[in-house]
Parts: sequence; C-alpha cells; structure tokens
Amino acid sequence: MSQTDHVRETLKSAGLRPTRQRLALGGLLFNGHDRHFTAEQLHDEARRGGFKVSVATVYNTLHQFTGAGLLREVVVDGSKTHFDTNTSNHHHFLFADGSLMDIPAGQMQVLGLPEPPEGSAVVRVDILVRLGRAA
Amino acid sequence: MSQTDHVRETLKSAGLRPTRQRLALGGLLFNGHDRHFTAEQLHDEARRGGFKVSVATVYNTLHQFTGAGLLREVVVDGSKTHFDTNTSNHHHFLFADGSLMDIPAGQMQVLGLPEPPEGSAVVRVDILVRLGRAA
DNA sequence: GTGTTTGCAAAGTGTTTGCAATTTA
DNA sequence: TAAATTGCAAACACTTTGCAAACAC
Repeated sequence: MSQTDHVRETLKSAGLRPTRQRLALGGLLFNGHDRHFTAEQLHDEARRGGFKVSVATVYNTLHQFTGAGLLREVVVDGSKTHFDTNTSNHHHFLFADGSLMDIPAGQMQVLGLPEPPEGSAVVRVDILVRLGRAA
Repeated sequence: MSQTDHVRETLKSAGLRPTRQRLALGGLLFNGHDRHFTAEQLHDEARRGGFKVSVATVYNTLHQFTGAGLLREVVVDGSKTHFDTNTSNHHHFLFADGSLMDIPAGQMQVLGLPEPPEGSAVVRVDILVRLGRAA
C-alpha cells in the first residue's frame, strides 16, 4: 500500500473527504513517525514542499484531524498551539528551546492523586516535564 | 500590621516600588488566600473596586510580580494566561468550566519518570488533571 | 447537481510596545 | 531632580470567520 493510499485510508476511516489539501497535509503527518508541530510550521513545510495551502485551511484541517482523533493538542505555553501525531496516552518533556519529546505513559505512575471533587471525574492527566540545561 | 502594610512590605522585599497601582493590585492578590486569575479578571476586579488601572499596567505588574517570585503562571490552554498566587510546589485540577484548584505536591509522587536526555535537567514537573462531569 | 471544502481577507483575541506625562524616592 | 512607572493607543502574533469560488462524490 502506497503512502498516499495509507493517508487516503486514514482519512476515509475518519470520515473525512480525501481532498487535495488533506492528502497533502496528511502525507506530511501520517508517515509513521511521531511528531510535534505548530500550524505555522506545517504551513511552512507544505509550502516548501510546493503545496499551496492557505493558513486558514491548515488550521481548519488540523482541527478536523484533531476532532477525528488523528491528532492531539499539547499545551505547553500560552502562545502557539502545538499538535502531536501521537494520540496514545503519553506525557512530554519540554526542552529549553521549546521542542517536545514524548514520554510513554506506560512506564509512569502517579501516586497520591486526590479524589476529584464531588460531581467531577478525571478526564485526563497531563504531565509536562520542563527541562533546562544540565547543572 | 495592616493589610496595606503587608502588601507594602511584600513589594519592598521583592525590590518593587510601592506605587499606587502595585499596592492596589497587590491588595487584591496578597490577602492570604490562594487564587487563580487572568489579567482580564484582575483588571475587571480592580475597576469594579473603583480603581482605575490600564490593562497595560495590569500586564506589566503581573509580569513584575511573577519575575519577583510573588506569582506563578499556570498554563492550561492556549488562550489566556492564568496566574496563581500559590508559588509553592503544587499541581492543578482543571474543571470543565475552566477554573482551577490547587493540588498540594506533598501528597503526590511520580514514578517511572525517565532520565532527561543528556545535557538537560528537570526544572519543574507540572501535572494538570483535567476534569469533566462525573459519569 | 448538491453539499462540502477552500482561500482570501477581514475581524477577533489576548498581549506587548513606544513614548509622553506622571509619580516616586 | 533623576529615575522609575503609568496610560493610552497603536502594533502584534496567533487564530477564527464570512462568503464566493472550486471541488468531491
């Protein structure tokens, strides 16, 4: 199965029409490698690769992908929104330069988490490990 | 010691001049209760209390307070910046309505955190427990 | 064909900045 | 009086929206 077919298949199973733009952006994202990126980075990458996409479409597409469970948003600071192609349960290292690295949740465990207040339930636990230069 | 004197003292020990604006905003914040708020909320609160401060000054002041270690920023989503008067080591519950509640770090422990990559060191670990309505 | 998607530019948020006027020490 | 701080409005960065044209099925 070609890479294009794989993306086409991914979109179809997510209920998204395989438009030219979605195929192009999906081709950059769903290639087997986990990656972290912002809308701007993906837009730049697409244009450098010769694909003409508007910023608005990149944003729309990323939100559609996220809504379809193909991407996850990662909140690391107030400015840009970061997306992650790894949608499984995991956490992150945040490097001093702003880049991210996944930490598989499997090897981690949080002890002592208090019960959430009456009427609420835990939806997700996000752990962000902020890193600096070694001492 | 009056509340005003307490704020004045707090500012002085942080190396910040006790200007009218800082005293007013500090008075709203450093009253013994831990609170979470955004710049806009604090600005509204100040004006409702009859104090005229510009948005720019609220932002400047919050950043000065943060730089002086009197406040902490809490990242919960890409939109607004949240500030926290609790500067000790702790984590957060994020309710469905966007409000926050502190979780003392003392009772918590994270197991299985991998070593940070060569050349970097852990600066801080932030845990955000996202809550929804109970099932 | 018919409903969906795109692109553009304009509007919207939240936040920062430049600079003259004001205030503090 | 000298240096720090404020307020305003304009500038900013990122993101969303409205709507006609283009496209997928």
